[in-house]
Amino acid sequence: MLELAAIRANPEAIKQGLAVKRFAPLSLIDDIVAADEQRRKLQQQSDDLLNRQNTLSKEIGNLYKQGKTAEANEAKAQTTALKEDSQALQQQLAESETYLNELLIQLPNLPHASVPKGAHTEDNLEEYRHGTIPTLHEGALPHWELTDRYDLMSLELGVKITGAGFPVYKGKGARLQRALIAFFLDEATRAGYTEILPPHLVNADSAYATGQLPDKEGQMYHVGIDGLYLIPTAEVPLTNIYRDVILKEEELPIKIAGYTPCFRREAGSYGAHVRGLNRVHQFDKVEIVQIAHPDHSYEVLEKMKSHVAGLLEKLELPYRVLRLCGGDMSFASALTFDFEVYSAAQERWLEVSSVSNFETYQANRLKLRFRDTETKKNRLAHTLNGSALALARIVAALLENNQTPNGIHIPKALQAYTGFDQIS
RNA sequence: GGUGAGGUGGGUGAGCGGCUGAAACCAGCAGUUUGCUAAACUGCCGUACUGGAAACGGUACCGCGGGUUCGAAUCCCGCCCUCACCGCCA
Repeated sequence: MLELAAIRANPEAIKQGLAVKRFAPLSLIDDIVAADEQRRKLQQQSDDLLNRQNTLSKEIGNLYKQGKTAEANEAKAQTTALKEDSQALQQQLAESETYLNELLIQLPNLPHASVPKGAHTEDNLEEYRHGTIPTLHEGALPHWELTDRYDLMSLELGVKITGAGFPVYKGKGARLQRALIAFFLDEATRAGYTEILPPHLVNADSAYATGQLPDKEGQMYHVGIDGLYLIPTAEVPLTNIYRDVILKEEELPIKIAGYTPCFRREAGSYGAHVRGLNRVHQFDKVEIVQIAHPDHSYEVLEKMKSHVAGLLEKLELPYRVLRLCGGDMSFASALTFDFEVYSAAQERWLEVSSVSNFETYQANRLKLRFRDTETKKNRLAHTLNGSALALARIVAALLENNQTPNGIHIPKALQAYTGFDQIS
């Protein structure tokens, strides 16, 4: 969440920033400022009473020690009223804190100054394109027909054993998944990331800390009996490794990467544009995460973008990079770039990666800090993450773009991992 | 799942009703000493909120939540977790 100190210091600046993100209830800022004042007032009163209680108790102890029992008992009588008052105040203080927190948690992150204004995907700014869009042969097929033709994947089988949106990969299709995962992890390792294999279920604390709760409650699968959530992205367990941690400044940046399946309920989205692998409830993804010094996080963001771009180039996929507009960005992000690959048979762009800088927004909830060597003070770190990459849609584009009448060509970089250069 | 032991600051570990936000040691930081290194010595060394320009104060926190008491790390209750052994099991 946003830092209270920043809101307190300049509420109008916060309002202006949030307006770019199309955040409507700007009066919430005024409510927060008022609630914060109220809270501090209550704390002062409460602290004051507690202080008097503590002092009195010490005096009573001393009186007993000196054998002045009568005086001690007299003093004791005073404590009753004091205690009642302070308990009432503490109750009010706790309520005030809860209320303030409820307000704060509703605020999205402030967008970076470079975020374009706008509400919809059309307002996203295209940064650049790379690669050439392939011309397919006559009778080229969309990937959902290719997967049938070469027996690579079945959604019907998924329906049988689980439900809609749970693909079952088969044969070379399954091997292709495994190859891509291994390729992406190896590339991340080569780029200096430490590989992590995290749990695929997380508790509510973790989901809150990275911002999935309460904002996206309905988008996660919930295991009610144990109070756990299936992860919608590896970002959640990976970033939460550093929840409640104070790092040394020289430990920054932290670079970790992990493969996990990702589970998304995606309630209510059906239709032609979500056919095949375009949007499924379970998909595989390798995620890269960095924890950076606030002064360098935007350089880190650029490096992460280059990493993702490098992967797409090695896979020989045409792609474009979008700078997301305020209305299209996620709740917790300050700046997000989306990578989209061109899926030649569908003749459309598919989002395969989202690279974001969250600045201190997640770190504030995570209580992820580092000790500033200069000032010796603890400061919130910046967190960043990016998909590198999301598999299902990469597979869709790979199959469609590389098809020939005789089979599907596997890009060179992947061949060592698949063990074959052609699906036929 | 059963039984037993235990959860204290970065680590080890003392404390078992007031003098304890917490001994001691180790690690870390700053100095003194020193030709350099080593050693020795001195001081500092948890987090958050809060008052204050600052100096310096206040409050809370000894797994979590309640309770007893004028006063709880210390006593009582509930929960969670860790370890050991048994059972079950990929």
